[in-house]
Amino acid sequence: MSVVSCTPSMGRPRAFDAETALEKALDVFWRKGYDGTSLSDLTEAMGINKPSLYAAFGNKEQLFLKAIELYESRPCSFFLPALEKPTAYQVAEHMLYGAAMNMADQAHPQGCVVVQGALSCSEAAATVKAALLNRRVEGEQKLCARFEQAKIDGDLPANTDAETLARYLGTVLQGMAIQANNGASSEQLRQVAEMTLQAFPRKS
Amino acid sequence: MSVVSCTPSMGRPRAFDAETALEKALDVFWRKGYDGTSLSDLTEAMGINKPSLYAAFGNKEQLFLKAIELYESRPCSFFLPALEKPTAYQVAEHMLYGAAMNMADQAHPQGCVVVQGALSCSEAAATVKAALLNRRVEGEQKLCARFEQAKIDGDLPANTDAETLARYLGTVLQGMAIQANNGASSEQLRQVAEMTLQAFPRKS
DNA sequence: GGGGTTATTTACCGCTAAGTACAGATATCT
DNA sequence: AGATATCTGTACTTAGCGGTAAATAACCCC
Repeated sequence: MSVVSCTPSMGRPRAFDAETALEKALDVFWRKGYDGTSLSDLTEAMGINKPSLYAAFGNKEQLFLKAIELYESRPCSFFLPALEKPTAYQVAEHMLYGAAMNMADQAHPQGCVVVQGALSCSEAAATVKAALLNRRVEGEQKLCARFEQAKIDGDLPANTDAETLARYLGTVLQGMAIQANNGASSEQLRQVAEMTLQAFPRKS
Repeated sequence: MSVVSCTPSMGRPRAFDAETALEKALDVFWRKGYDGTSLSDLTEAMGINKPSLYAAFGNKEQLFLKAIELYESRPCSFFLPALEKPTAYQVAEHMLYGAAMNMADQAHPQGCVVVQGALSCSEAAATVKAALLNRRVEGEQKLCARFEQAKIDGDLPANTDAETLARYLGTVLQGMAIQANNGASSEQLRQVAEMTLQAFPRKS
């Protein structure tokens, strides 16, 4: 699934790669947040002019939403793949270690754009704030459903509160995003992940 | 220590209460973040005009910093008081339950302004971003020092990694701020607090 | 090569941002 | 009362915002 408009056969061809430009936009939104990013920031980083941006991506808001889609579909994304692990404990393990690795990775801005892209923001950003909030909540619901399944599978005790367990894990993951912004290293986050797993119920 | 300029004896007296106005400003910054808050938002909420704001508080940046000082000195603040508890476990307990209570309190915006006031932001907000980051890191250092003392006191095992423990707790607390923004209730956060404490080392 | 189509460039729009000059209002001090 | 000091309200400045109109350039199809 291509996140950007596909190139038509007729007319002057686009002088930039839309996917690359979107990556650049994501980087800016990630570092500065939606409110803190201006169109000048974007066009400069993307290497295009404003009319090109508007023709290719609609407007600032739609550009942001497409950048988030890209963010979540990237190969280095760790959340959804972790859900596929065979046991609840392994799901948590992969998610926490994946987050530790990813969120402090110096190859891109620290933290998580879904957490920090529009946390507290102006009314103009209400739509994107809601979109991000939705993704955070949905992620936790998927985690909850995965833990319910784990109870059926028998790799979580039957009396486990799956919702609270998912919320606990979500809390730590989101906290790790802040920690990465605070300057914590991957190794330091890995230690936090390890400690987090100590509160995790084991197969009884 | 008064956070605002003290009233002089001569000249026309101020028509508003500076402390009350600062509370209003804090509320706006808390909900909208530094970048998302305009001077119009502020003057409207504070019930004063721009020249009064500038005369009393300097500028937007200084107003923000004063609002943060007020935030941390408020009676409902839970972080510093928790450090005074007799044992490391009680420190963690009071901090986590205090956060659960406070961050989802409907009497004010959700979450924590130190976390969400300027997480990802424009270059214009670099100073306030650094100030908030500093406070988060300092809080964790105080926590770490408290846990080191606990090892001396004997209410934490001697082989405890105080730094990691403090970072783990900081991670959960900061994660709870995001959770509160996600709409989590105090009761739901309390459950997360409970689970967090299960990873906490007990007196051996 | 010409017509149709799309992208790029430059210049601009209306609006709001943060911050301030200045005149008038209201207090204290002598 | 008068002088002095401070605050308030209106109106303003400069700069940047998100977004767009219109002319020009580059491509495909016939």
